[in-house]
Amino acid sequence: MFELMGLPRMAGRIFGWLLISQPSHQSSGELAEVLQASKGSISSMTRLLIQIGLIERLPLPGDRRDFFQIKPHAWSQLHEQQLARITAFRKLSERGLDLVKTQSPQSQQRLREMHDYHAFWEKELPQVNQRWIEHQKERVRE
Amino acid sequence: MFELMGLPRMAGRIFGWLLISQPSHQSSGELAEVLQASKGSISSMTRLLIQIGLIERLPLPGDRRDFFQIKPHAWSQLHEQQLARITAFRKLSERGLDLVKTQSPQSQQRLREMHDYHAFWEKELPQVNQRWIEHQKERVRE
DNA sequence: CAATCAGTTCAGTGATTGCTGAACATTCCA
DNA sequence: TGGAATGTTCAGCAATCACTGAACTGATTG
Repeated sequence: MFELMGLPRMAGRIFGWLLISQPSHQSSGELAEVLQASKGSISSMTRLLIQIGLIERLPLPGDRRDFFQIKPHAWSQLHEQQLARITAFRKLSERGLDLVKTQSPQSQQRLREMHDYHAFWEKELPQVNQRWIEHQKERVRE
Repeated sequence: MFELMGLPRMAGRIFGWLLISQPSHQSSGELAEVLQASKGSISSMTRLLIQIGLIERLPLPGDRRDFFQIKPHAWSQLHEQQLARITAFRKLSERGLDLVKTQSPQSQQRLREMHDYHAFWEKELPQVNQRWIEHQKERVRE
């Protein structure tokens, strides 16, 4: 599934293990062993996962090793990325509209729709995220 | 930007041209020439874009050539795909939860959050899409 | 200080991908 | 029926990518 999202398989394997491992934090060494992967792979993939916002590094006092664990609210994080992409599309369509602004409104229509759609989502996405946060608060109270 | 979405660059180039070309429908030959690409490329990439739902084939009576044009509401289409991915994640987390159901609730928590988040979006996404459709209707009336 | 351990970097590999160009298939018209 | 025009399929190439393993860095401990 991570590959479908355009991420390396190894990133998915690490994330998958961290979803179910006990304890929830695991060292590079443990990851390398259980996943049968090289230290190099673990190093670069954990870096990637941290950058995306799905996991976090967890230094334990008195232990020289780095531990990794799934970041709470990792999933909201993922959709932040998506917001960035939507914004990029909105801006791209604006650049396009600017270039064809002298042409007939009819020929602008395709870009117009692209623009409006992304502008719409740019507004909606944070609201849905907000709703998720509240939805989650309720769950905790139960 | 298409490459960022995990699609081949050529698909993006075709889509980009169809966003601004006049007329809005273009034949394979025209696409191949303006984009300086091989007929084979055009053939496979238009097939891909049709499959994704971003463009459509437009047979003109009396013309042996196939024409392609951007599908109206192409963008909603894209987010249908995303809904499928969300559903897949929701199901995957359910499979996971089933496997660890005998363990402590605490150790299930990571999967639980993954599940709830995707179940939430699975419900929200169609609603937002509905709102987009209505939002668009208003625009037309103006 | 040396020795050890954890982690990073990077050259090298095998596999995959995107694209071309040529061969092939199909449709239409003379 | 031939032949021209249009589109598809596929072998092959170049570029890219994911991953390994080894060399390296840097921190900690005896």
